[in-house]
Amino acid sequence: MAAKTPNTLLHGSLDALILKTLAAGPRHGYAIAKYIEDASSETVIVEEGSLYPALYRMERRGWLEAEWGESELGRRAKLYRLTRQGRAQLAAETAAWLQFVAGVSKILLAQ
Amino acid sequence: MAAKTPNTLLHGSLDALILKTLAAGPRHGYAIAKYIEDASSETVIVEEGSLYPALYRMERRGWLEAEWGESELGRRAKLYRLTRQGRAQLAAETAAWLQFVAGVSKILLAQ
DNA sequence: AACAATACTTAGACAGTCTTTGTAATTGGC
DNA sequence: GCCAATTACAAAGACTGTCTAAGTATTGTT
Repeated sequence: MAAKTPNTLLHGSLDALILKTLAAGPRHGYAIAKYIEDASSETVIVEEGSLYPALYRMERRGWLEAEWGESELGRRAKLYRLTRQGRAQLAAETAAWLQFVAGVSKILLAQ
Repeated sequence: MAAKTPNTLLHGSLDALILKTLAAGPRHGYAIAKYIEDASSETVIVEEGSLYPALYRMERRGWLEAEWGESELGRRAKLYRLTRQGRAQLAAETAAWLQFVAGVSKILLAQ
């Protein structure tokens, strides 16, 4: 509902963002996307066509577990929770992300 | 020669890195890759299969211009230079990158 | 009644990186 | 003198992951 930028930058960062969002407690998909958009000041927009495939992928890899429940508004919603593996993955991806950003910064911000 | 990480994070950042590298003056492809690896302390590795397609793409888009010349070692090499459009693109991509990183940081570094 | 928002699903398009293989000349080590 | 590594480019095809688009269904708002 906000960004027009073809967010090719998101590639590879989305998983970490989802994992981090779930580190605070279980949430359903829609809420995860809203949280990321909100918390990033609408800088990072998560399209549904990116979000759900990402959730399935991560569940398949054992980083998340899902179960049907209810949203805050009382609607049917699939709640995702972080597994122990997911927590480890979050740590690894955060470290990799920070390192990568540091490396790119050295170049882009030079001079 | 260094990274084992399947750098999916590079997606979308490579163009900016190349543009920035060329902002300091013309260089040939191989030297661009080496510079990026060096200057990022081997954090960012640019595979040849990513580098050359990126250069062709950017040339096609008018951000770069190429001409055959010689490398520092006296070998045949294709020298790339930034166009005016390329300079504008660098500014735009750098701004977008900084904004994106700020947004992701707000989430990943929270608490 | 119509529309926006909530919530999920899936197919297919698309973009960009990586793997692999190839060419060719030069340099360095043993 | 020979073989491996380095320099330098090229290109096909695989792969991954995001986006577009369309659909289902319910609830809240005007």
